[in-house]
Amino acid sequence: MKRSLEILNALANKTRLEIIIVLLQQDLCVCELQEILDLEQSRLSHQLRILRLSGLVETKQKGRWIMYSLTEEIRKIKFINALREEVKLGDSEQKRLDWIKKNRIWQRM
Amino acid sequence: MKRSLEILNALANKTRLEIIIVLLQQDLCVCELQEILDLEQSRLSHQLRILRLSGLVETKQKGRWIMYSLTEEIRKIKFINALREEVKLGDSEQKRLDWIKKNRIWQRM
DNA sequence: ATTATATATGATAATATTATCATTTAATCA
DNA sequence: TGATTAAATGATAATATTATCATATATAAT
Repeated sequence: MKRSLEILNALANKTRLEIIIVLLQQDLCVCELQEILDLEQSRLSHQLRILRLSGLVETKQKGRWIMYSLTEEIRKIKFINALREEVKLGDSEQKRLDWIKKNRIWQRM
Repeated sequence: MKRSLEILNALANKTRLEIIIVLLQQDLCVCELQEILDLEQSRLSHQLRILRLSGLVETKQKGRWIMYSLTEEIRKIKFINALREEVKLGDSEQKRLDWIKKNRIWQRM
């Protein structure tokens, strides 16, 4: 119950939920998230911090980028996977994500 | 996304999450919820109001009791059902709920 | 009719969350 | 080295949530 509540709290915010939904589809660096979700850098960074401290996401440094991905713990949770089917990004967010999925040529991973 | 966020916000609170978990097992009136979750009446009532206004629960008057149950919309949502498996009540809460399940003789429903 | 029980609401104080702006750190590139 | 890009942090103001106490309403029992 305690852990589930922490996770629900982490998800109960538009910015953070969108981050999680995006990361369910693909690992991304901060500046890509920033483009996709059209957010101010420091706002995004603060929310990523909350997700990191709550154990929903983890980071790996690749050159000058920080790649964000979901933690193993979170990937295993059933209701997170249910979200994948039930929660959709806005059209423009999904479009920008798709663009990055297809056109990212440089290797950040 | 908007609706999912409303639902997540409604769930992201200890009292409210416990209410939902309890109601997944059984419809109950306010005073039963109060006993099971050991909450002050007005606090419980305020949180029930939030759940009602967010469309997670609905009420039916039975004599002087108000029976609370989950809405159809909510019962259908996959990640709500995933919660059923993943989120457990505390021992004493579950014990008191079990007691009521077995020993409630009067008909409130 | 009065009382008791069940529930809801209003007001307010305490607390927590979020957004924003400025600054900082660290890595890479020219 | 100095400039640039990527990301994180700190401080603070704005906003939202929660708990609490008092009061109100409605049904039923005596």
